[in-house]
Amino acid sequence: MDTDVKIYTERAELLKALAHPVRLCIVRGLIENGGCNVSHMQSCLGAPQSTISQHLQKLRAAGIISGIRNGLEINYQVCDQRVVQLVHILISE
Amino acid sequence: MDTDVKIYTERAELLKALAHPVRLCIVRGLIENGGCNVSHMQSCLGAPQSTISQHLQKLRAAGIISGIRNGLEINYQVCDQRVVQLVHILISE
DNA sequence: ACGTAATATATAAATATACTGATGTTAGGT
DNA sequence: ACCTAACATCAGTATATTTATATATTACGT
Repeated sequence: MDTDVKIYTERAELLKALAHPVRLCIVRGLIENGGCNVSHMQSCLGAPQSTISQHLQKLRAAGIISGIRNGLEINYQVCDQRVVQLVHILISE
Repeated sequence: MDTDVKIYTERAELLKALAHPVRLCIVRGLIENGGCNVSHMQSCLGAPQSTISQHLQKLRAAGIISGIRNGLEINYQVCDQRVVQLVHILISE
């Protein structure tokens, strides 16, 4: 089927967006804490600001997270429930 | 924590192995049918044999599938139950 | 309006992935 | 032993990802 190809491509895109240690860590952190700003992630992950920001952009582009501006900060949270489920399966302890 | 980095890296590797339309299709097919050989995948997916074989190798390397030789054919099946769960969440209809 | 904090974007270099076509390997049939 | 089918691997090229550095944007305080 042709529609199937689209589905597999879409879902693969979603997985690709998650398939990086830093992004997985970010998403997991957001799920656990219910939200977090970039500066905090930065100090947790020990990566330069632009690197984090670029990962956040990928997650945003994939529709996994969304950010709400609060003054200078932007508060991110996970907005795709499938991803919440996926991460629970992946990281269960 | 340092062990966390390892976990995120490992899980990201697993996701990366799944994060390709052809591989996702292969895995889904294996779950649905309980197993399949390469020739069949080839005709289903319309990709050259070596391409399929290389995708299978990635899935094998990630511990997602394993193959049992049966004469000329090799019968593959999914051997990671987490992956079964992941695919169910991803493709539910 | 100016300075600064928080975040985003651009660009370029390094690295990893994917695909193709050709060649190897393994097992079965004659 | 030879041929062929099913699958694996190699080598090269094209494409995509990741990362770092530098620069831009946005919003707040003064």
